[in-house]
Amino acid sequence: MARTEESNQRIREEQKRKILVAATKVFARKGLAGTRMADIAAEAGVGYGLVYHYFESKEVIFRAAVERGTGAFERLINDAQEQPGTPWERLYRLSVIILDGLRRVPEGFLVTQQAFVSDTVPQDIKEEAIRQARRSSERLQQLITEGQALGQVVAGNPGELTTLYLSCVGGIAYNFNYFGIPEKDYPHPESLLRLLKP
Amino acid sequence: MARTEESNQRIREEQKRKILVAATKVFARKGLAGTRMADIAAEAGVGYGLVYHYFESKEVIFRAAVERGTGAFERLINDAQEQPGTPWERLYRLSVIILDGLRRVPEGFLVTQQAFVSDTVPQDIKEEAIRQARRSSERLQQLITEGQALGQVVAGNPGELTTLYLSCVGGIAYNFNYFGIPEKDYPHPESLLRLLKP
Amino acid sequence: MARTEESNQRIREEQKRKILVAATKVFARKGLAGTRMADIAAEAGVGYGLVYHYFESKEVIFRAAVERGTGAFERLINDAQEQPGTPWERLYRLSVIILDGLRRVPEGFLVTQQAFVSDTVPQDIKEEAIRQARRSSERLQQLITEGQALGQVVAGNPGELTTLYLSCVGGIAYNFNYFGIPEKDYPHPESLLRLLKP
Amino acid sequence: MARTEESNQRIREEQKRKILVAATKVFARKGLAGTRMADIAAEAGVGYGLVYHYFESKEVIFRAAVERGTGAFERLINDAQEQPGTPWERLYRLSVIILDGLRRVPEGFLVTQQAFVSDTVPQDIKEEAIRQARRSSERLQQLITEGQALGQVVAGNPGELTTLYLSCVGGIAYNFNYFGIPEKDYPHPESLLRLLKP
DNA sequence: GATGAATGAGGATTCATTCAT
DNA sequence: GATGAATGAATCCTCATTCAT
Repeated sequence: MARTEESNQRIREEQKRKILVAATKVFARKGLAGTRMADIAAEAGVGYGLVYHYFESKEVIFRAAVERGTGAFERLINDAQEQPGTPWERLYRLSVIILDGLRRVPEGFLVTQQAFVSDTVPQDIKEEAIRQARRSSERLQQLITEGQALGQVVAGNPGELTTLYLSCVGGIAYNFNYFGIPEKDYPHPESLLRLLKP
Repeated sequence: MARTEESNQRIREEQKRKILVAATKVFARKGLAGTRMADIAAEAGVGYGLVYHYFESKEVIFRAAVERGTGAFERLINDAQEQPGTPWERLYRLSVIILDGLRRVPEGFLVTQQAFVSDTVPQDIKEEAIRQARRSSERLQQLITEGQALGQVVAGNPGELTTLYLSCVGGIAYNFNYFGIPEKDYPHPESLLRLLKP
Repeated sequence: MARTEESNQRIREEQKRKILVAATKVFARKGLAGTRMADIAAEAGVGYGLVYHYFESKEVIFRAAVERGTGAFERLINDAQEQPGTPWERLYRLSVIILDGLRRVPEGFLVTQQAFVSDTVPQDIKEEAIRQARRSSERLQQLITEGQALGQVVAGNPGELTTLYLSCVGGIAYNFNYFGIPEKDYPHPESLLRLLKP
Repeated sequence: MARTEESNQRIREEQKRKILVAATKVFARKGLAGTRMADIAAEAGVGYGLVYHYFESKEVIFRAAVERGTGAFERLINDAQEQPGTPWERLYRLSVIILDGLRRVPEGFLVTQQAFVSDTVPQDIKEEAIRQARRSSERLQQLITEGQALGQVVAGNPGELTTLYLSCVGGIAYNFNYFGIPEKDYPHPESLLRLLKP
């Protein structure tokens, strides 16, 4: 019995995850308003009734997907922050990881964009996403400020630099997913970091 | 017998424009799927029936809005291309104009983003928008290549540089519209152009 | 002034008639529910606002069109009734006139059909049309009864014969208007009257 | 794991049929333009959303209803054609069956009429209905021609006779459904066949 | 008289969500 | 757990009708 319980538990979690991943993909492509529950179910390969076993509503899935997306990004920046090495070294490694991550599994990032892009998204989801984004932004700004202190990062308003860096990163994810820009033109960390080089 | 021949014509054009402008604003904030015809009508200050007097369907207005948006951006880049001055001077002026334009009237640009962001958007609208984007991209790349030939622009894959520049510009528009980033952190042309500086 | 008044009067009547004729045509083809005021205006070659100068509503035009249609048919049968000659002679002449009339100007008859065919039509219009139809039917039945008394018409339930005759006539109008049955197969009075021949 | 495989299949077919039958009834009374989806749903005793579960649009249901209607009529005539017996015997039996069928379940026939009566009906539905009507007409004409060859049917243009017979049949259905003609006046096969008697 | 811009009620259609199996 | 039939709120869109010119 215990084992059945446990395996049930495992199935539950697996299914929930499967649906969330599927939902993330679909939301990334169609946005909240443009996604139908049936789309998610189809992408997950289950009947659409099942989705309601695991999530109360479309909104709830969206919220979960966005949180997963922003959370992952936030963790990335936090990690960089805590790594050993000079600020520039950490910025470099961060850039490598972000550029690579956005290329390989962009869905998480893109869902977050969808959360911002449309006023259809419930205010609280938006706010939570913005809060997380701000936290990331502040961490990055710290890193940049530290770099400036050591002369490793170009002087100037660190808020502007942070904005510029994050805009660029976001824009890259965006452009590579929505246009068919060729792989060979995918930016290198060095190119991106030119924004910050003294 | 009292028609109003010419005045009718004028009314038609004025109203059509008014509705299109209103629609552009709403689409920019909510996307195609998230926008209700009633939103557009309310924004334009007319009954929603009138919207159908001037546009056959929501899709048709969206198409028109996107075309206006991409068209304006394309014209901007073409203009820069044809200006007198060294490539760098032209890149500089372009950057000033774009950054300023995106700050003051971002709607046109944002609608275009909406066209890319969601698969809800009919394929042909998307394709036309992509075509226009590519044309802009190519023009910019020419400018960059010219700059490289004169040593005014950093060496390296011009495709990558173009992508980087446009990503950054797009990301800026995005970030400033969807986050409440303070004015003081709005990037200056010089900061943006650091991406291209030798 | 008097002359202007008068000519105005004439114009009014002419226009009203023009619109009614146009409406009859359109109603005959599309029915009440399927006809748009704009269709009528277009058929009449006027702006759709003008239709409201002459008729209060779509329903009112329809009512007028139906009344004209049924009235014409009723008059036909009444006339036949009052003609000189034996019942059979009158039936013959009636058949000639009806068959010819339905072929040449079927609209009046068809609008009436439309009035019956759809429950969308306001009850009172329907009832008035039915009343007129019944009056025609009774007149015809009298003629048939008279004919039977003289042995000119086949014996049997005169109600059935009347029904049969009118069904056939209606069916003919219907078939010739909605199918493209060739002219050469258009029934002759003799063929129709076989229903009544002793 | 508990699906309901087969029972689902059964439900689907049953419901689809139920809705189609209901739709046929309503269309027969109100025509395509005059029928609201809500009417059909109410007649079928289901929520109107369900109608869309089974049919894509109002037009699609109408098409299905018309096809069923014309199909039934066509089958009737084909059957008569293939029966044993002299042409006249077959014409007689056909008349009995048709007159009886039209009285008992007129809806199928009436929907078809609706398809012809209004230009609101999509061209292709109309054309298919006309094609089927022509096929029926040709079969009947064969029967009549055979009858003429044996002297069982009155001489004369068989096309005209066919038209006359079918007009009459159609007219009867029409009159008995749209007027309140008393049962006692419903035509007998013998009366109808007088059109064809030598 | 005549026109067509403007409005909004009504009806078609979509799709989130519930629920029986 | 899983499925998909069933429901109806929300939205798109049509078109009768009003009204300024």
